[in-house]
Amino acid sequence: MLYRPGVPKGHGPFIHAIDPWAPSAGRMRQLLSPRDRARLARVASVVRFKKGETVYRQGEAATAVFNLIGGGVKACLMGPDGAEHISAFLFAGDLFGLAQEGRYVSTIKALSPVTAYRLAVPALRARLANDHALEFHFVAKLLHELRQMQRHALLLASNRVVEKLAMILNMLARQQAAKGESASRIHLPMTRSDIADYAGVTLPAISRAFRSLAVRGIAEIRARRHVVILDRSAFAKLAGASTYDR
Amino acid sequence: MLYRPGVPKGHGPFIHAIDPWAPSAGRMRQLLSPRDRARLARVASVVRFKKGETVYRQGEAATAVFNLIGGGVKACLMGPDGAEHISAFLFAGDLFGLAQEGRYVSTIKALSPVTAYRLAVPALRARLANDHALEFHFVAKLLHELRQMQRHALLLASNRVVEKLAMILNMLARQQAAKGESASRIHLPMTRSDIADYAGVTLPAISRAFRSLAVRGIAEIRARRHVVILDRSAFAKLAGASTYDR
DNA sequence: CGCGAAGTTTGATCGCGATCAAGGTGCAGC
DNA sequence: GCTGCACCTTGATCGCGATCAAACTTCGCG
Repeated sequence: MLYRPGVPKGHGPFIHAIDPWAPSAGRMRQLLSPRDRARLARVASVVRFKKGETVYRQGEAATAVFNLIGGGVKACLMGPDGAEHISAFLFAGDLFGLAQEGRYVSTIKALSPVTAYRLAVPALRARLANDHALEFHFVAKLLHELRQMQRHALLLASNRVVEKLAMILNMLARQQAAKGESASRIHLPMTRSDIADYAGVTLPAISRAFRSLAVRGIAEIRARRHVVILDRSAFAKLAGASTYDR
Repeated sequence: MLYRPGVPKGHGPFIHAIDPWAPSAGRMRQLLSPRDRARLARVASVVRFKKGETVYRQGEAATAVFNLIGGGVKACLMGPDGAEHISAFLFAGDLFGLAQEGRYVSTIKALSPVTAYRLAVPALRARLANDHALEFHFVAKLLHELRQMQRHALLLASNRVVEKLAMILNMLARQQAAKGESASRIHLPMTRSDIADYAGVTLPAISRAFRSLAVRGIAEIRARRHVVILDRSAFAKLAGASTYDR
């Protein structure tokens, strides 16, 4: 993407099954390799945001794409009624800045102090035009995002709040395990209110779900933002095992 | 996508704001122009499926991408518990066949008799390598799909069943209006059970929601698969106006 | 055309989570 | 370290939608 202008705009349909990795094998932690990052860095500047700050707002002119270096952000979608719903949590290594007709599609707010590369769109566009491999990574990111959203949809569709919470915790656990941290000690970078919003339920419901996990001996709430999984099998059963795998 | 092999596989992050249309303007009905379709047709064969047939199953080796010519299909995602949830409805012009590590990510089933182009992956890959504009269209589709899923997430997050139903009807109305049909007469290509599944609620709940729309004079159920909107403003208020716009 | 199966409506009951509200807890900033 | 506010927990009540169950309608098919 970020192709040259003049092409028709999207309207109706869906794409549902194309796999750029098809013949390759193995895994990776970070979609953008250090080398790709270095290439990008040439057209990037480093920006910082304080906890709670807004990086950009839905509807604003999209002038840049961001690559998160440190910290976490939430992506908020404005509902029809004006209420905001959280559509994703993003962490180090994640890209954001998706736009539609020149305007950002979501609002991005910092969950913690944030450091990121800021890639101005014109420069990035030029860079990608000459670098097919880098361009590929952006497409791969898009595909990854799509799968994340499918999982989020599955999460929203499940009806028990404890299950939703377990899925979210599992997502965080995997995300943190991928960064080399313990698989059973989970740090929550967001508030209960954020979790509730992401799960599509109310704050008190999430609070009770935490309590339920604790009472049942499945997890221990060490601190507000620090959870330890005690009964991994019971936890996996709630979280639905494969849902947040890979 | 469908790039050459050898690139690393995706794992963690997200992309959230890149806009390929940025400097262009105007709208289009069909993302793939007749000319693009003609180009694709060279590497395509036409396939047909009967109502209820499965085009492919989640987890199967992804050997082809499909471009729907006529009829409708549903995309089903297998939940962790084994239950299937419908993640999308696809109609004429839509592409499907998204894969992950060589396997389809969802199951596709025909809602009605279906006609589609079948594009074998190796041929398509070769075609795209030589045709940047066509490749662009595939990326644009991906982005469109992403937005659709964001809307679906918003739909799933809303708590009133009538609202969810109104959003779905509105989606269908727009999709059909785009094909030149009346904006207030809506044809439902899927069963109540499918609608319920897509909305993340049970079948009886959807049935009651239909009744509620009828009783309130907002819509008339002419037949099981034929709804007419009577009170457009009340309907728009329920559907959340802008949610399924554009 | 009639039969069976699939799809849909309707009813009754129950429980989960929304909602409203009040009381804790802990962190940030002074 | 104190103070204040943001964040979180807990409680009580209520209603929506889940669930179970039965009747009914439509459609496909012989």
